[in-house]
Amino acid sequence: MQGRQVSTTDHSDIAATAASARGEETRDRILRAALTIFGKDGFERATTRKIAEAAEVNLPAIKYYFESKEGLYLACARSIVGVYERGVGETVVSIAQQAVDGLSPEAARASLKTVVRLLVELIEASPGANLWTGFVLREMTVPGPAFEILYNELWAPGVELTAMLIAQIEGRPVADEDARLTALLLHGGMTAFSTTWPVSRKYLGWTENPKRLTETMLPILEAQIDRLGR
Amino acid sequence: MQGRQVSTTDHSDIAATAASARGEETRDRILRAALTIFGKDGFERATTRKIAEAAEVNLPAIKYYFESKEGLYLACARSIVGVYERGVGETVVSIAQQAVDGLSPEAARASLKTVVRLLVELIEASPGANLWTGFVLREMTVPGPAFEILYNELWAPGVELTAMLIAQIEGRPVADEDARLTALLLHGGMTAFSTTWPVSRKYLGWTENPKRLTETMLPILEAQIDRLGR
DNA sequence: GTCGGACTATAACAGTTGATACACAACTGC
DNA sequence: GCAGTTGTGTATCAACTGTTATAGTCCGAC
Repeated sequence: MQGRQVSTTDHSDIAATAASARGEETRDRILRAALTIFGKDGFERATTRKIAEAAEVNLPAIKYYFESKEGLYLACARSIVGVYERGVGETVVSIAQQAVDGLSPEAARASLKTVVRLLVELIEASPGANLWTGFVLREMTVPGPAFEILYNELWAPGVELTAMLIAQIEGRPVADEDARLTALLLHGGMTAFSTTWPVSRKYLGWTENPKRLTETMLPILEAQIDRLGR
Repeated sequence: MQGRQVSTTDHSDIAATAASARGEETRDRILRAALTIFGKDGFERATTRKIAEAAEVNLPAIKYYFESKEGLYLACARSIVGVYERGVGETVVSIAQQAVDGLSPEAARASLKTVVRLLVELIEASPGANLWTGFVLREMTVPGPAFEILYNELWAPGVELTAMLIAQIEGRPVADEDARLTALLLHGGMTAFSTTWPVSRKYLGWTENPKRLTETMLPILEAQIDRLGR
């Protein structure tokens, strides 16, 4: 007894091989359901019963796999960070390296567009398109159990890279206060735009229009980036 | 019995004059406490007991004055809209009228700066500086009981006016899709920037710096506006 | 004074929440 | 087979939620 827990360094007993394949699948199902429901409702509003029902498991399975509701929430945050790192990590690190070495304004502009495009595509790839941003924005607004991990692994590095690129677009070598604030406004805009996307569609009168978030937001963001440093 | 309710047209019995002065004060205290706690925690997470404690009243007072938790929430939304209309309504209506008649790009730019400044100052004037935006942004993200009133009275008119002014800055007479999307991004940025302000301060390393939200955000927003139409 | 309505306090309700004790099933290695 | 681990299901707990019945206090009016 004791379940699989959060499995930080879970390679304790190597014997757990094929037998646990079904359990792994169940764990994944719970995690996916939790991401959806936490993303939509937030930590407090979401109930373990709703999650268990959506995952088609019974209530104690959550304790079994994640120890507690909070453990499940943290696992969701780690999952988001993981997808981010596997999806865009490599490119972002390489751009960050180039930025540290110094880029021309136009190269920095192109890099910033790349970063923004990767981020937007990542957001779009999440189930419901705006669940991850809701998750992250909520945690930045009212810091909860997952604040530290999301801030340190996602928010701060993302904003800092953006700030660095903005500074270089404007001809300054390193990120300063002004560039950081502009970056915060840009990221805030992206995040809020994503989370309020359903409302924005209504505002625009796109009741039937199946236009996706990416193809709507990306041109606007790129126009914004094009205006920088001019 | 039956309390004061939400008082839409509460002039039923004129006899309720000086006697109810104390009650009116209590009602206000509850409303202010609710704004603070709803703004910070959202509808679900906030509990009537927390609100009653913060307002230094007992639990049934909430039912007495606002009928229910939802009634109190709606009263909060109405209060926000009321402060907005009393504070900036007149100016905004006049600018909207000018915009409908048509403005030069530079006049539109100045008007947009005025609108943004009024909004930011209004946000700053709210207790805790970021409670109102939290309240509104949450409601736009996960529509709840107060969605309709906040969307119709605040969000949609605000974005539409901004879109109109952006269009005219860029030399087009009326708000089109592009202007609306840019306006949405701008408003999203403002709102998210405000709600995540405490985190942003941390990110900027301003642990002691007492710089206010207004004086930080306004120059960045104005720089953004200055870049439009160039 | 004392009556009546405006207001406040106590105590309790039914429902829901996160968590868990405990028994049961499934599967693997021997 | 069968022992032991891994995973699942049932039933229940204590805590907390929004709400409310009920009784009390205050205070001006007559």
